[in-house]
Amino acid sequence: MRWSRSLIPTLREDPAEAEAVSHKLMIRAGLVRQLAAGIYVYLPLGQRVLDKINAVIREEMNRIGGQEITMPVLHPAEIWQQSGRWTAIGEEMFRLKDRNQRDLCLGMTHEEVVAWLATKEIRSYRNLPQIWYQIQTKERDEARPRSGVMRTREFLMKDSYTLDVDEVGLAKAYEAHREAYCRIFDRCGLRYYVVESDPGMMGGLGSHDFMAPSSAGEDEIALCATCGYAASAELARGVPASPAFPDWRPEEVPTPGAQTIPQVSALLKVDPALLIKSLGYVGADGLVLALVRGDQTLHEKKLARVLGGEIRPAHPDEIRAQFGASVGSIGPVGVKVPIIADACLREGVYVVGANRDGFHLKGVRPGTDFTARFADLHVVQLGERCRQCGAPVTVERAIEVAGIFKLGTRYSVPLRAVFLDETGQARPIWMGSYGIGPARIAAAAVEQSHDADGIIWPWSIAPYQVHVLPVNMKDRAQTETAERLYAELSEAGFEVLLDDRDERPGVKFKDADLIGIPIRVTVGTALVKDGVVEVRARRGREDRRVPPRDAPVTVKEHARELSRA
RNA sequence: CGGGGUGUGGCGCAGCCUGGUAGCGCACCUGCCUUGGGCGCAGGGGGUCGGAGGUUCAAAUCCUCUCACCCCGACCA
Repeated sequence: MRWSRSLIPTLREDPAEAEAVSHKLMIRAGLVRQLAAGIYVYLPLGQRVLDKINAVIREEMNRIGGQEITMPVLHPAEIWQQSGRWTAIGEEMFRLKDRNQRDLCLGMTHEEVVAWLATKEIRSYRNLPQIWYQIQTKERDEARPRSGVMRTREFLMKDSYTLDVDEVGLAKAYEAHREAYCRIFDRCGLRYYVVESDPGMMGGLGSHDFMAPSSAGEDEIALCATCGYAASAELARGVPASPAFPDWRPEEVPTPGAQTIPQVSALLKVDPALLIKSLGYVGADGLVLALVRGDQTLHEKKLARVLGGEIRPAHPDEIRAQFGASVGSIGPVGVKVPIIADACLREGVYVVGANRDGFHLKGVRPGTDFTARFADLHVVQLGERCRQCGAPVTVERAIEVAGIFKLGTRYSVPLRAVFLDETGQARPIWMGSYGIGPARIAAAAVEQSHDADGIIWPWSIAPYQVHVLPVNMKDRAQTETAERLYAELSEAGFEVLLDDRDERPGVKFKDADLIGIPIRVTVGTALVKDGVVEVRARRGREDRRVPPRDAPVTVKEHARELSRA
């Protein structure tokens, strides 16, 4: 492609609205433009990156027997009503009515459509297993789109669905996807972890997320370098180190005005790890008291899982009515509500709220001075010990680039997607669903592979592979050589971008670094003076000076190295 | 949904506090010049200051409402 005829609108400055590196670079390099919050246009370069990623995905999906289909974006309400998600999902779903006032929605995902298709077309165990996939737009009315292309309201997803006769079949399909996904991310040049994740409302048989580490990520994951344990923060468990417990005897101490852990800690000159944070939550069965150590944070999802169902923080007036004290002064001693305590509180002696404003109780022993149900409630922090092997865990931010879920019969039962088994009996199909976000792969790749000057595309997903850059368009020798190289390299099968703009060299070099094509061939004064062109990798930037006729061979050598990496 | 912030030419910003009729850099157009890391000189085009209402002789500037976008949090099959 010739730059002069392309839409590659690079920007000299960072866009004001961008925060994340990938967001800034994807806009500056002319990959995308924002139409509205969380709604993006993919420009030619961005589209090529998506195409590359999708090609890798298709190959790996086809390799495990996936069959590509395309399902609609527009769905009738009925199938969502049958699965129960029409009401279970709130404002995140775009809903609309047609001219006859029929309810429709825009697909956030396609389990319902797959189950519907299965009811129509799957009759017998002989028709199973099946793997169906599509690369299709998803629409979700995200509460807060952010970080450029990372979290948008309209986005492309490769979603596949497996249909099996039983749980064993599902397990195989699930494993095949896990492996295919690893190959996809390996090929796309991403660093990633496969972590246990919370299946949420998706279905309860298990799920994993594929997380690409990046400071711009929205999620935290806990990792153990020693044994390989990896889990999303909402599931991850760690064992915090115990503080040295003093030889306290029970006493009530005045803590006037101290409402928070730092305040009480400072006032009493006591390590926060020796305080217990008492938090009132309201679940399905009413008010409960959740306890975590003062230096830790409650993970609401963990508490919700323990209690089963939705929870919310108690209002201050609910707290006062129940405990007779304000939020900052409540504690577990002598209260009538159920108490759930973080597992690390089983041992030790602590300071807790006295259920009396302005006072705390020192020397309180869980199990002796109050009884509680113990469970893992706290957010894993750096430095805790791995539950499996005892080594210290690290906590990293990461971008969720894919998720895989064992759905079981969650959708096939309500939508009556059944098959007849060998004995002629009707049984529900076992389903799995598996999603990948191509745009998130692109953003994660930029996050993980860039420098101060711009993007450094991995070979496999670069919008072009070779960038031919004639320095001076007024020099006939340079332009002719560049044209010839452009033709030869294209002929050799490379995807080549020729910067044939009549721009200053500085502009061209800056743009080349910005858009990050893996190999650059510079045709400049070195050609005139020494009869050579320079071939260099975007990463590394060492020039190999070769005569023009040898350039294709040198490019091939570079390409071999880059495609291996 | 709660909190914070920003809307001024295509992009990035100043001006607003203290009202007086809009400015800078980049980009763009023309000419000359220049050609290995975002040149130089000269000339030029382009803005109902997000929108509506109000105060005032006069509003980008003050007041009210509203919309959009960004950030933090909540939420996220």
